[in-house]
Amino acid sequence: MKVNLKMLSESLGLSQTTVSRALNGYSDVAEKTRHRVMEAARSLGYQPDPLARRLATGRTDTIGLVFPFGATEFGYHGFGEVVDGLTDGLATHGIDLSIIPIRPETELATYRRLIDSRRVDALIVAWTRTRDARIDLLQEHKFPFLAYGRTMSQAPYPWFDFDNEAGARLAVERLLGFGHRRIGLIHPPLEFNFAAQRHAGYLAALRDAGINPDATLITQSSLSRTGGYQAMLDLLAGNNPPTALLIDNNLAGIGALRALGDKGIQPGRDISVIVYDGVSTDIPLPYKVTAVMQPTGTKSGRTMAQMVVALLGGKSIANLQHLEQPCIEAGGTDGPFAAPQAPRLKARPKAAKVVSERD
Amino acid sequence: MKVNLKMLSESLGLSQTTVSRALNGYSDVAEKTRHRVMEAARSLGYQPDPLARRLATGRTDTIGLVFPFGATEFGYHGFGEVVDGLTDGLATHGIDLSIIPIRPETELATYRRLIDSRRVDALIVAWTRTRDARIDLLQEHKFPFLAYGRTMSQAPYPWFDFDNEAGARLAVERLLGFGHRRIGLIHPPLEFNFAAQRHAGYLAALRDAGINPDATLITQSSLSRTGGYQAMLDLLAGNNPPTALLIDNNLAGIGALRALGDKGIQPGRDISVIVYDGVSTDIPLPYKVTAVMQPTGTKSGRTMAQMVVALLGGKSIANLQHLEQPCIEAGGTDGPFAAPQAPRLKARPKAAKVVSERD
DNA sequence: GTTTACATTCAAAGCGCTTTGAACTAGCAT
DNA sequence: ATGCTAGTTCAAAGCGCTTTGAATGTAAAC
Repeated sequence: MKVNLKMLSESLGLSQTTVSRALNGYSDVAEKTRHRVMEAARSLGYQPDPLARRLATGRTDTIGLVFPFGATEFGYHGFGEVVDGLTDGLATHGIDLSIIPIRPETELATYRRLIDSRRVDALIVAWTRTRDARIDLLQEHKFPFLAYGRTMSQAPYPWFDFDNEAGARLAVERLLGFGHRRIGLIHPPLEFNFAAQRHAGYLAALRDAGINPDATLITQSSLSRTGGYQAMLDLLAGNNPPTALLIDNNLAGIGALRALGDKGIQPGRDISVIVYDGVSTDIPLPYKVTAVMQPTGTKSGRTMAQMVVALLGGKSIANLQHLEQPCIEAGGTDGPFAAPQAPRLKARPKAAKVVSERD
Repeated sequence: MKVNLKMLSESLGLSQTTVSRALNGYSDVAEKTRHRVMEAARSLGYQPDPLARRLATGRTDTIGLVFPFGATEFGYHGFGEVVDGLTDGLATHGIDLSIIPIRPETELATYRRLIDSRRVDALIVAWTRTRDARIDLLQEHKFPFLAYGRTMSQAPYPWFDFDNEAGARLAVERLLGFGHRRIGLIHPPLEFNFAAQRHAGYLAALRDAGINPDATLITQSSLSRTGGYQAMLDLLAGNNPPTALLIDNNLAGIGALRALGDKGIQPGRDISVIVYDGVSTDIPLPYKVTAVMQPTGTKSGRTMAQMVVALLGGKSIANLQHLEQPCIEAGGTDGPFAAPQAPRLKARPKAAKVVSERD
């Protein structure tokens, strides 16, 4: 028989009030009493019923994360690690993380249901899009949430994000520094805000160097190995392929490198490649890939956990916007390009037209 | 202001009881009344508070699934699809699926917490192990659960599983039928019950054919591309490598095929390969892989959803054990082996020792 | 006209916890 | 003595729903 508060308090000869307050660390109960209560609770194996507590407090001590289980290739972006860090960070505050699987079609409906079902105290919105209906919805209903990534929306809200624009810049500037002029880009769909940011960084870096972006060097790929593979083939098929390349997603990167391998093109020798987030999680390659690196998922998850707790604690939005900086981790796949007109690639450098646009 | 049952009933001039019963489909409320109630509920936007309902009924209408987010490579086994099917199937019964992320170290503790926190009505235990402490724990506490996969445990419990032994047999018998005698196996750690089952099926099929299993042809791999890659290299490095191969996991299969590619060995020509679950989700290969196939994840998930509902409805365990049959989907990677003593592989067939053990 | 049965409706008692506002004590100053 | 304070404890009122058992009204049966 499960022991409840009533039984516990009766066995102690105390009121439910006192026992409850003792257990919850209120200061207005005598230290001696608290000890007795704690002791009794332990020996009777008392576990407060979370359902009852929730009804009484209105809090669920649960944070929700809506996740398209079937659709996404989850390995993407070390998202598992982020979840790990989140779980861990929240656990230290007695908060659970609950992942609510959805199919993409029902996404918004699920958010709506969550908002007025009081199932979770707050939500985490991952993979933000440039225009994100989910965030609009949450803001409209004043439902607490933390975005993992920003959007183009003006209205301020709490977010955790990486400086993707800076990351892409870093990569492109590095390639420029090696003398490359024809720098290609494989990017995820631009509806994903991180992709748009990196895309913008890429363009900005080129423009700052006085290079006019060449649309034939820029191609889109889904967030998958397959996508990257195909995108790479497409780029190589152009009649004036890039001498260097930034790939804005690690899964696509794996595919792209695979495509290069299949074509007998070796990164670091025949072409320069930088992959955002690196590709360390796959079958080891015979070379180390130069990567734009960010704090690990676990660390990010922990930070986000802190932020969520602060959010529930009523911290102001202005203090709940966290930007992490990326850095370059040099491998061997970029570097100076031995033969600018590489035999395989037949790169025919155009006269660079200087453009002075800046943002 | 959120409208609750009291406000709704007052606005209708009815008692809370009647309104509640009307909404919940009890037959003892007049059809006319029910209509009025429904109408009012809709127009006032009434949403019953799940927390209150839970406290009153003791049900949470939520099923839990504990998932090692960080540790596993999730793509494995189409698990995303299973979750999708589950979600979908449960949703039609008004039940939510909640995924509780853990790190492997805290697995059992999490189960314990879930058991006495009444957060979920039942749990789904995935990736069962031959001896599974989680199942022991749940049985001990009489907590409702459905296992996705069986264990070696005697005590009966509800499970959904595939006939892995039959699947492995099917594959091996097919390879035998093509004349192969040196059939290798790459299998996941045998603590996973499905791996143990497939391993057993492999051995049984060989024995039935009078072939004494050769330990040098059997190697273990983690559930990952990397693992499969390395395992394949190991097998090839042996001084009497297999002429045919069964790979018991699709991720490992991808890695293994990649290793073959890197070595210039072509499946279906230089070696015969069958991969459990196929490898269709990766970068397309220049050949179609012969696979042991099972019902799709979505379908399995839906079936499991049905089972869970039945479980909560009190259906007996004996009726909650579901076995799915696999089948072979022929690609081009197995087939008769043109050159039994393939130049590359230097297979030197031993005299087969007839063993008559059967189970 | 009384009974019986049936169809509806409802008041009230939970579910197990938190929280408010009051009450009771003891100690100390007035 | 009286009043005040600080330190503890508690009774009772929710939280918003479900469910039991009784009450009501109505029609059919006697």
